[in-house]
Order: sequence, then structure tokens, then C-alpha cells
Amino acid sequence: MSRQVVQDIYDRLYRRFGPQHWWPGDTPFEIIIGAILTQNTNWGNVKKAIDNLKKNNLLTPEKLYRLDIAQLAELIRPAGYYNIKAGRLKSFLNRLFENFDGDLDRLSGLSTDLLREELLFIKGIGPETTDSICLYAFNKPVFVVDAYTGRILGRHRLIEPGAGYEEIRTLFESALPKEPPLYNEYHALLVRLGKDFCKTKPQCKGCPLEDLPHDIEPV
DNA sequence: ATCCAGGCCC
DNA sequence: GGGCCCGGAT
Repeated sequence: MSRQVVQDIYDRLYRRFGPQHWWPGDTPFEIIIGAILTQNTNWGNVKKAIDNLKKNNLLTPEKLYRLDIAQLAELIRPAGYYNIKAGRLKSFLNRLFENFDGDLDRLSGLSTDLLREELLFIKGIGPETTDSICLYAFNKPVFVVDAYTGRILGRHRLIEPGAGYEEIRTLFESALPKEPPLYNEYHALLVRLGKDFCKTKPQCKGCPLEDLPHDIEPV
């Protein structure tokens, strides 16, 4: 996939949808919590969970670190997979307090490579969650790949069927200037396209990528 | 009633 | 591949 195509897709999406104002979250900590809660879950349900935490004044590292895991699970229930996700939030918080004194600034002070390694090491935080935290919470130049990204590129045969996460990430990062605001907007635009057109059942009619050069029948 | 979510671990 | 899970859309 050429640099040209990567930039063409961005231009088409931006012209159609305009700025997406991501991430929907006020602080780095809220963004991190949202990134974990939104795993395989629509944002509407995640918002309810985050509102529950806010309502109870629990949306700080210290409060959540001390909170009983069963109570945490109950509060985040609307986000789905609530037992699994309560454990994942705890894994993150435990690591944050054991190795970084509970201080997000110490975590974000790591080099981008070390930060990724650190986050990936935590059980329950995989590549997409890691990169969402890097980019959206800490403004690091890391391109976020998600299911929509793979689906969109796959349907246009711009990547191989079995292309892995790192392959796709590298593809974007090598085709674009290393600018967090650009990565931010691009990923958000791909999600927008995925929600509006490139759904599991594709709606190609009127899609901004409908006449993309490599376009063929959808997968 | 069924489908599907901005994944990840086993 | 299977399991984890809620709530809005169809």
C-alpha cells in the first residue's frame, strides 16, 4: 500500500466527516480507563460505566486502586465483560502503583518503546489498548489499529487477509509524518467510516471510499 | 429473537 | 476457536 493511497484515504475521510474530536475523555486517566473498558464494546455502554465511576467520585488512580474488585465490577457492569474488565483495570492499577508510585506522569515519562513494552506486559492490555493509551492518553506518535482498520483495508484488498497488527501499524506509520494529531484524527476517521459504512454488512453505497482505485467486491 | 460492539487471554 | 457480557439497533 503506497504512501499515496494512505494519504488519499485520509483526505477522503476528512473531507467527508471532518474532525472527530477524539478521544472522548477529559483526562489521561479517564482515557486509559475508557480504552480498557471499550475492548470489544460499543462506546455508549462504556460511557455509562465511566459515568458510574464519576458519579461516585472514584475516577482517580488512588480510589480505584483501593476499591474492592467486586464493587468495581458492579460499577462497570454496563460495559459488559465486567468481571474480566474489573480484573484488567486492577492489573493496570497494580502495575501503576507497584512500579510507578501510582503516578501517570512517571509512566508517560518512559520512551515510547518502553511505554509500549510496559503496557503490553500487563495482562489484559493488548496491542490496540496499548496503542490507544500511548496515543490518546499520552500523545505519543503511535498509530492505533483496530478491527475496523483491518476490515476496511481488507475489503479494498490493500492488505493480505492474514495481515497482523504490527504489520498494519508499521504500514501507516511509515507512510505518514510522525505527528500524533494526524494519527489521532486518522484512526478516529477510520472508526467513523467503520460505524457508518464499513459495518459487518457493508453499505458501499455513498461510501467515501466507494471508488477507491483498488476497490473490488467487499469481503 | 438475533446481531453486534473501538479485544484479549486461554 | 471458545469464553467473557451489556444494551441499543434491526
